[in-house]
Amino acid sequence: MGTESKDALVDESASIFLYSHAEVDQDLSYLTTFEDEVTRLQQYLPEYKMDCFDGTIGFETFNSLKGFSIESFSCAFDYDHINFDGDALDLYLAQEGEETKGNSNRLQVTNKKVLLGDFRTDSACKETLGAEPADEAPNLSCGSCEKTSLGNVALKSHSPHFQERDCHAEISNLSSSSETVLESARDRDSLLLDKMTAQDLCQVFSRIFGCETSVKDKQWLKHRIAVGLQNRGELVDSLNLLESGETSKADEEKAVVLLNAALSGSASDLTDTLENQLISREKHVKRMRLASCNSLKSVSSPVREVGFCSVNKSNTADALVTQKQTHWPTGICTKGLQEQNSRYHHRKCRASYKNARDEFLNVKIQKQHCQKGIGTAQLSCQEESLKGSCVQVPLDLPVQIGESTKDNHLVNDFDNCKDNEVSVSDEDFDRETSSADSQISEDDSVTRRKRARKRKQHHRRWTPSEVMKLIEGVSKCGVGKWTHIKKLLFSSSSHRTSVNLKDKWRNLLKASNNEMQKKRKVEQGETQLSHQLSESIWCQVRELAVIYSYPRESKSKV
DNA sequence: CTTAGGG
DNA sequence: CCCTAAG
Repeated sequence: MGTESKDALVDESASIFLYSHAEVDQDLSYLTTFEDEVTRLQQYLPEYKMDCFDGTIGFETFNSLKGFSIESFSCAFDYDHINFDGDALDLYLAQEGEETKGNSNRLQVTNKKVLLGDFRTDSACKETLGAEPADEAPNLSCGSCEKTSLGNVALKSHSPHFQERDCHAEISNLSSSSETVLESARDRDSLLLDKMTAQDLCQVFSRIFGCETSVKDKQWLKHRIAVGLQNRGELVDSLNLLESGETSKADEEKAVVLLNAALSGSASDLTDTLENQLISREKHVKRMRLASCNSLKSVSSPVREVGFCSVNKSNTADALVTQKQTHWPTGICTKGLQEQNSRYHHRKCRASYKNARDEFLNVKIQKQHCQKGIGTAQLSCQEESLKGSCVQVPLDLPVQIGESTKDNHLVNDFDNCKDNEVSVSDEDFDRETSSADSQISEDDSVTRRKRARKRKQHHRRWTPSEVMKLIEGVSKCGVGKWTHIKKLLFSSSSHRTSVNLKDKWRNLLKASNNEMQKKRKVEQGETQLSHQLSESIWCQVRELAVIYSYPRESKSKV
């Protein structure tokens, strides 16, 4: 794997960030904002529908064998499990004039960094990337600290070799991004920061991120800082004020001084300082910025966004949540965000908004929009849902797209919108009827509810990859630890509950037994009975069944 | 809430 | 997949 993969990596992902997994594990600061993540990743895989949902980001992938499926991940841990169809990738890269060298059968996504190559494990990754074994892969660790809370993240040193590339990568990311609102903001910041010397930038950098950097590259620093600042809406605005002012030397210096002074304080002081000292500008600019941020973020729900952060146990998550709260001062959104369990989170949000009747109506209206528009179903669904408040409902949308084998995205989206519409509206209706209109008999309510549920949860076929994940989960956590498995491997699939996992495992056991008997019976006959799952899977199931004898059923057979 | 187990 | 009982 050594040199060949390395070469491939260097060549193919020259404009892509590299990141060591060890760092990812320790430092959750990579949990950046969703729009960043999605936008960035989307660039590399434009042909994949990409979205974030339920606290995760997912890709809709197409595989000639599997059809459409959602590959998703919720944290660095899961990144390793993202598989992409090699052919599709090769094709894409070929279109981009890239040589894949046959190594792109696997795409690994880590911390906004897409690696092409055949990397499977952390160690393999490090090894492939040629990191010094004694070191924590210093030249792989690049940036991303800017999104974290102040102070507690150490920025590692960077090899000059990668700095340049990284810088270009980030900048190209910016320029080619489809989302222009934040990008233009960054550009403006860049202009300001451009006026600063490398030394200044270093200083500012260390102030912002609480760690020194050995990087002297102005571009790199500039961008890092700009992105870091961008995360603080207020500050960015302030910076914009600076930038928009006269560009005399004096002003530039003043800006630097102010910036430095400001950055030496706490985050809030920072904002205050800048706000107080900077030349004030029309406030509507700020509002417009916020408004446009809102519309931008409608691509990815803020709920998801923060949920993403909260998936992992981390201080930075809290920090990010706090940070987001300033942008999204919605109690509903932030209420359950500190929950690590995404399921809890989900439910809490649900419960919260259920209490607000207005929001229910809101949802209802949104969903009607979904139903009406075909081409724009998905879009309107997501956008509308964010106008009033952070309603959780749309989170399910992209998830449900996943396991379908239909070929048409729009149809999928539309169907899902409809599905949601039905379920939500019914729930809504239930509530209204049961609480407000007490005359309706309980029977009616019950039947209605039942009917709603029936329509809501149509059968979802388990994909082979899901089965494999389940097996992996069982082998890791053991039988009966369904919630653990759910959290670990199915956190992104909101439609697979722990109960579902349990049921599926039960079915797998049955199936494996059947498979075994069939095999014993006819050794020479139809060996290929439309195996959805390969023999190895059944072997694994049996092994695990032996290890963790499942209640009763497995005891009798195995 | 989570799990086991029956339907 | 749903439901329920038991912890």
